[in-house]
Amino acid sequence: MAEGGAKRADMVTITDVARHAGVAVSTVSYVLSGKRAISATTRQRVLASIRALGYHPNAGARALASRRANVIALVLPLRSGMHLPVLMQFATAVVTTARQFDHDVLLVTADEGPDGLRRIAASAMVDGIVLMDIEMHDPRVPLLRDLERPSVLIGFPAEAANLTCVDLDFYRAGAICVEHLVALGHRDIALLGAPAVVYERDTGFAHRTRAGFTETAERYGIDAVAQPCEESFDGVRQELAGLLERHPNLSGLVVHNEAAVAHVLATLPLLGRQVPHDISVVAICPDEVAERASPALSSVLIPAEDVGRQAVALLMRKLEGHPVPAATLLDPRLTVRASTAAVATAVSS
Amino acid sequence: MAEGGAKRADMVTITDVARHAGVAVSTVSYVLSGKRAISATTRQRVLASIRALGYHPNAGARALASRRANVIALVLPLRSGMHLPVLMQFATAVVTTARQFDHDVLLVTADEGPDGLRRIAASAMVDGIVLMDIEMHDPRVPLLRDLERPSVLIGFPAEAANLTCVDLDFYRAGAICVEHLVALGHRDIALLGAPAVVYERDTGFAHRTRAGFTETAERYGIDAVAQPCEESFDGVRQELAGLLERHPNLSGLVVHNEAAVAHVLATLPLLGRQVPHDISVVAICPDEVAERASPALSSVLIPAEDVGRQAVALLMRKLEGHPVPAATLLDPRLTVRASTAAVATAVSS
DNA sequence: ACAGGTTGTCGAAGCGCTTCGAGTCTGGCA
DNA sequence: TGCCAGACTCGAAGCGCTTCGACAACCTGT
Repeated sequence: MAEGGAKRADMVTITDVARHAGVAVSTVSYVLSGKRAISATTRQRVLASIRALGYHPNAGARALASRRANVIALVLPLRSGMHLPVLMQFATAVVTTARQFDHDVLLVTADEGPDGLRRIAASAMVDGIVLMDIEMHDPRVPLLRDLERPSVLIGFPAEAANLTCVDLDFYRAGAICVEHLVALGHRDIALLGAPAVVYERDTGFAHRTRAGFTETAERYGIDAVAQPCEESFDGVRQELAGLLERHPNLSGLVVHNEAAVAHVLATLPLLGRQVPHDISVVAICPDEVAERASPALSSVLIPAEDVGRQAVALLMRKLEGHPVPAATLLDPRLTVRASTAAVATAVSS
Repeated sequence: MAEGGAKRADMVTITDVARHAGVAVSTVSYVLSGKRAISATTRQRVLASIRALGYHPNAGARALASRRANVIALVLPLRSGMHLPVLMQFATAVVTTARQFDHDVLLVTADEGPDGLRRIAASAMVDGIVLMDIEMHDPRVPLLRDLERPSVLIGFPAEAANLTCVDLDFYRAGAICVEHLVALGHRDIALLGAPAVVYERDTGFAHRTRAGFTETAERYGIDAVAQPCEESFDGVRQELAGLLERHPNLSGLVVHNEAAVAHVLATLPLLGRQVPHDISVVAICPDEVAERASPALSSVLIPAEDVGRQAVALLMRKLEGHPVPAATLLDPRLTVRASTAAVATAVSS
């Protein structure tokens, strides 16, 4: 300070660098962007000047001239009832990956609603958008279509045409559950799914899980029944009672219905089945639900970090104008907890 | 689209607005900024044009010309041992408050280290910085001093000269807990703190709580032991068992470890201690956690939202060149719930 | 030795906005 | 009636950067 310079403080501009290195401003720019060939000697001289002066390009000017802000928006809903730790895992993965692509991340909450999104996009503050925690009929989704910015959704809305979505591979999730149970010796298993209405409303993930479950069971040649399940306590009790009556030897249960999970665990003992001694239960649900359940549930979880990384990688490809797959499915991982065990070999094999 | 216009897509510029309203570009600018008087009729006409065209000022251009990006950085460390939900509360409060001041929030993680901060600041991408989870000897702190951007810390480093810091007054929080227990007649108490690794990192708040706890206990001349505590169920059980063995008369427990709180409550009965009959427990944690616990915990709450809001408010005042207090300590409040009671007067006294 | 490429560098024209100095037009007052 | 102080508005000069066309200075091959 007190340098007596013309401009404020220590703001070093590209002009300063050019003067210091004895080249034109445009040459410095090309050294930085690599968009034109620059001789090795000049490049070195420029780079030396940049280091010597501690130059950092002005983000605003760069954004203005290049029409690229090198910033992406991360839209977090932050509704109550969200599972925050998982959200943070996503967020961290997104930031880290974005930095690898030389982008920064603007944090946007849903408080502002769709207008917030529109503002961010229209002001050219961000080049693209990553949306998290997508609902089936998410109000933000229609907006995305007429926004001028590319976007990637983490999760699948009901109507996903023209969108890029990343999520867990529910087919594999269903399959993995079966494989786990089969490995434990279970030969008579069932899938307790979403309420019937969800299947009727062609909602991809429920169907895929069921397909993965059914087809895998078929491949192993074991008895497997899939059935929808209401979320009320009574609904669950009825389904389960009926199920056990029709399949007395049932020893493995896959539950793909977060709301019903607790009821299932509460109901089974009432029906004379201890978990995991008499019947193994594996769920497809968020970690939190699985951990909080009693006994802790073996479950298939969402690989948060992978999802975040994938989402950003896809967005970057879109930003460069490349085509990307509309749907990216990530491999589920099974975490074994206390609710599954080898089949009891009480009598015969 | 397909308008055959000269510029790309639908980018509406201030020039378009000016033309549409039949005024000069500068007039539009003044309508928007209010920095010069504009007649009501002109203002209305301009605003109408803005709405009609769907104009949003280009953030880059604005930042370049005004030297203000209207963006602040939120620096989250995202280390292990942090309690994520509370972090998110901070983050949400920061974003929401920032928006009220017409600023956006850039999410910065510590992965990049000090260089990341320097880059963000030097590129004029952000006007100011909010740092969270400050350590006693935080490597980012010295950097802040010679950065040209104002900043506010959430937490206190060991050396806080020339800095603006906001936090719960953890020393008082620790002290208040002791005072509460003492008032109930307890003479043999313990502090169950954060995991050891947190203390090793010299994280300010953990130290301050411990100091408040220890020194206050000393002042009252009572037996007090402070010890770190892991967050796993088994970790908690071990610590507690050891603690009770070494201090059989222990009747008061202060828990400053959100993640362990539930485990503590679950473990004590297993060790033959009923809460609050045999042992009183007071926690330093968010209200939510305290209320959800069983029995409901007497607790000192972390006013996460207030802290976040305060931090941004202070930063905004600094941005406007106003002086602000160097240290803002938010007074802890003790809420008495079901987990503390007067000491059992079984024998003497 | 010269047309026709490369290669490396420069100058200048913006990107969309803010801001400052310089008007123009009122109306109040002498 | 003439003058001056607001009240409004305009035009132009950048902010720091990217990018495009131009232009030297070298190569090739013939």
